[in-house]
Amino acid sequence: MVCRQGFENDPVEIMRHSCAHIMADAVTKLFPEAKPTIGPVIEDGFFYDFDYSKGFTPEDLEAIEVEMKKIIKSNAKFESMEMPRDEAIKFFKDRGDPYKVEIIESLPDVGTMTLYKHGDFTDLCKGPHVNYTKKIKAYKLLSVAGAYWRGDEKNAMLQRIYGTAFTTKEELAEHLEKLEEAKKRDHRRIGKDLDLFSINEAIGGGLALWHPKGARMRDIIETFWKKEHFKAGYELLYTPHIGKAHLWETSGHLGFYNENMYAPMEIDNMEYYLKPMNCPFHIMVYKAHQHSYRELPCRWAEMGTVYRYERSGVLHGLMRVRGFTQDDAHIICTKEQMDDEISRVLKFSLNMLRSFGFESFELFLSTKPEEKYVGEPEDWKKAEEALKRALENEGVAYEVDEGGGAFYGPKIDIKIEDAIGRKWQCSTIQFDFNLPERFDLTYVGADGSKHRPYMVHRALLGSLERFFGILVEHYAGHFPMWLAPIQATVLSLSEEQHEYAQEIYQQLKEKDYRVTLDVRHEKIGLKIREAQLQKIPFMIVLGKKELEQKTISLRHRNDDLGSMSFDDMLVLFEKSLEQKTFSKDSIKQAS
RNA sequence: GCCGACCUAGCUCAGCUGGCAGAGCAACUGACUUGUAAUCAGUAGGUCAUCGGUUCGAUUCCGAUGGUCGGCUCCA
Repeated sequence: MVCRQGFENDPVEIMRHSCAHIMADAVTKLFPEAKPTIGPVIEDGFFYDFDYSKGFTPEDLEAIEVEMKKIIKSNAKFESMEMPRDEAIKFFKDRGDPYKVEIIESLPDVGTMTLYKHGDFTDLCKGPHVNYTKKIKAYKLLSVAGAYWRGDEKNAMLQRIYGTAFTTKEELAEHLEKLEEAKKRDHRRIGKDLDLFSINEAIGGGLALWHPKGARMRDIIETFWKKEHFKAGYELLYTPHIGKAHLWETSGHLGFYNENMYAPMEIDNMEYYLKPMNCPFHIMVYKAHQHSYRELPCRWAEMGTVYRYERSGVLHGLMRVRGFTQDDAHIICTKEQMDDEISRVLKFSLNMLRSFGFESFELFLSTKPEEKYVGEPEDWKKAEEALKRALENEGVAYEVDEGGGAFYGPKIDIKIEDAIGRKWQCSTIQFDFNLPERFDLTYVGADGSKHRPYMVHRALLGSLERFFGILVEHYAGHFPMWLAPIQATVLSLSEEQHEYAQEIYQQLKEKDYRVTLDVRHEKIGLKIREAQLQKIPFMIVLGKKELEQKTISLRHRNDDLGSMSFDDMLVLFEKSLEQKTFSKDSIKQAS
């Protein structure tokens, strides 16, 4: 078994790893043709890959679980043993385990190999393990999936069984509940329930339709985004969706991004491509005239809709689509301005994300690849230092991904953590040493000669579609008032209050609240239930009493706030609008 | 794209080994004038994803195609 590095000290991971061995034991007992390959520990569990052409069914998983139970009950001892390399190869060859042989052969020859044995099952593994199988108290097999041998699609497709294990039954139950919770929050489910968006196969996979309520939310997001960008010194651009082949040749996309681009269309004997990125267009705006150093920096932003060919199997709701809108921007600046610009953009990114209710982040700095890169190493170094300084000035923790940058420049990526602890990559701030060169971007410096500007490419929300999906899952559809497509609904008890309800509704409309009116001849319980299911933050209930006293009765999600004056309600609304974040607890309660 | 599972009414799902297609909710119609999560009754709604095969007969069995879902690879 190839082990994950660095888990040697974590008792839970050791236990999960042992559980993977027990599973492999059970599988090979029940399905002798299945050849074990590798089975590492992963976040929240483990998997083990088998070469087994028939594939495992859900019933097989149950049978494997039962067999595992027997093995655990037998309380076999985990024992390690050293074996000379040749002998180990022979051992696995004799057993008919070609994958283990391949693993050993791919490992550096240090003379001996470590094997672990429990009962009559022996596996290549450097350990460590729990001492007895009975130490495994709470486990569950979750799913089967195909996976390529060594993660390479040119290799054979193996059968991967995912499982999880915890120290106690309670922890396992909690984890399974969390998986259920994630299912409940699925933006595809909520998107349908709340009528926010759809993806229609008649149109095509990965091409989203924004329904009125989803579109309203998108408009709120875009409007806020634009306002913040103007405040931060950006200008807006609008650029076309297609461009000539020559443009994409110059940018290099036809060379290195071709497989993600849609086939060209021919117009007047000229090939045009649908844009997979906005950069060349922004560059052409720059090249529309000459620039003095006095005009820099240019900060140009665009909600740019791009189209990328994604393989059918990877499409996923709004999270992974074929047509999406990037909240893109390009900063073109002088060497001297670079430091300040990077600091500003990082600060701006974090604030933007905070505005949408995200409070914890993971930041990554990716540096120059060893071999494939463009530009001068010296420029790379300066850029990396600028990124690093910005991160340090911001006082945020970050990880360095040495050599993980794109070939055209180093970058900072920001991941956000959602209400149930999942991480999503949104913002990316990337230097580009490639395009300014390819398009020969220049500015005239104080010395009267031409200089090459720096270019930084950045997206904060990433893709609007994806970010919207993340918001849906983060809030589980219980959007804070400023984002909610419908903020309040006016509910009448009987026909007597229709006029009054109409009046309240109109007044709120005039104050720009997003409000609906429900004067159907239905019971109040039904109206409340429907508003509740639509996750409308406020319900304004009007009956005989309210009409007589000229008050309203307010319900906020699950809480009956009692009766109050219209003006008091407005104060409450104002306060609610300011609250752009939900504390984690209130989100959990809400869902 | 690859591996596997799935596709039945607008939605969620029943339909055992082949014999005229079902429920709940939603929709529509009518009655009920209603106080904080579902009032009652009735009506309508389906080429069982598509195409082909096996069969006296296919929603059911087999094959192909399309799509969805879970993964892999990739990624905003």
